[in-house]
Amino acid sequence: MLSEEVIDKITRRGVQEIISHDEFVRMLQEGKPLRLKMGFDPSRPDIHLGHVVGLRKLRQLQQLGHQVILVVGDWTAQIGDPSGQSATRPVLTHDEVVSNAESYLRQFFKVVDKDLTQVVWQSEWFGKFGLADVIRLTGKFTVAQFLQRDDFAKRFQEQRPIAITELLYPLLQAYDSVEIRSDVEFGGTDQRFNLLVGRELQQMEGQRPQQCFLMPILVGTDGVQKMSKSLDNYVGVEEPPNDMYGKLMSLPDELIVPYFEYLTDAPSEELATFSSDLAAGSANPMVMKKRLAWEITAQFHERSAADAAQENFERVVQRRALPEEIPEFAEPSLAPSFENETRRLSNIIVDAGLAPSTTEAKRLINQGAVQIISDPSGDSRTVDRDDRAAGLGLEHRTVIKVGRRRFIRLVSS
RNA sequence: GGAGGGGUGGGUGAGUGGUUAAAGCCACCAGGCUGUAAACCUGGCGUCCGGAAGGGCUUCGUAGGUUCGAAUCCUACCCCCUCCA
Repeated sequence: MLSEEVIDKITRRGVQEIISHDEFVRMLQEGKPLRLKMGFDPSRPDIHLGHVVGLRKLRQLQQLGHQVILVVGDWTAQIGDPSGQSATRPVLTHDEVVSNAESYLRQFFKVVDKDLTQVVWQSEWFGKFGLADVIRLTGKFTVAQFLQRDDFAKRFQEQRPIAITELLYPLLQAYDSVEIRSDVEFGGTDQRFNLLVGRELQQMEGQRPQQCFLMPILVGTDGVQKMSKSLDNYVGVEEPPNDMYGKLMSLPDELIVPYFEYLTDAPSEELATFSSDLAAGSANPMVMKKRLAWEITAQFHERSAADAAQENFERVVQRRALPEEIPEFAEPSLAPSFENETRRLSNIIVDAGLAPSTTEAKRLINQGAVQIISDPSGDSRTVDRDDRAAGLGLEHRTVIKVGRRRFIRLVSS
């Protein structure tokens, strides 16, 4: 018998809705290992913190002995998006699916326990699906049922196109649940309809209907829109520690508590304290955010790497000092044999990857964003003109700093 | 099948022969303030040459054409949308 506390943690925190909550709790109390279904669209192989909210849920349930079944949507991915409305759903070749799946799994298992996960491919069953099977499957549902789904209803009303194949997606996804005998399916709130179809289909097939676990949408680092790669407001699970830590430090204050809630194991009582302290102004949000950034970074990297990221942040961002490690760039004009007179600082900045074009590099120089730091002395000065290397006194081991945190160390060969 | 409307820079959206590398807004970048938060202030935001002043080149769905000069006019083509059937 699980304690109230455990149940509560699993069913409340980082959860939008469970259909149905009570049934789910009963299942948990039965003590038998549950089959937890998670689908994966191989056209989107990158996992960011927005996905991690749900993955952590899977992990928590694994710790209670339950089994994750990851369904690779290779079949649906190869159909693509028939409505053509979403550029995010291109038709994939088999090779692309395989390589995306590989990269997805690598990231997936950063959070989810590999030993308690079974990976299955849709093609295992849809590969031998025939027209008769399709008709049998579609015959179980009516258009009216599908019009319950918000976006279908809306488009129907507005007389915008709804492709027949679009109606098939929920059916295929539902059939997955039957095939793997899912007990609980996980998905974002936008998956609600699809998960419910799975429930119905299972019932028709004489199975115990799955519970639907709907995850909340995580707001991205911009504090406004949902986290997504295309909006560039995301933190990817494979990002280097410094980037991860840095991005988290740029979060708006309002997200500190939600991120603690969804993405860390900080106890609920502590969350309450955080909220009240922030509201009362008795805690420094920056200090709190540092802890958040550290804890999340430490989940995906070694603790020592999180420590290092924090030190790097304090050194580079807060004290505006040089980082410990500065990438080197072999600058040809520093070599004795160099003859091309026209090479200027802006060219170096571009070639070293600190700016995308020389025009941009010049802009940065003109705006006082570029500094050169002599090596042994550490003396720094702001560059005010796009001069040649010699004119600026650039030499072996000189550091060029662009903006707040882009650095390169010049070397002569 | 018929009628009409439209495709402009990352997004939105002005511009209907020269003063338009193309308004405004958003996003973004740099600087200031600061806690790499918010808010606010300043500058910038195609690209290449030039220390700069300045000067090239390329850009408004695609390809041609008219003109001293076109995002703006003409022709063809591609794509999107609305209404009728």
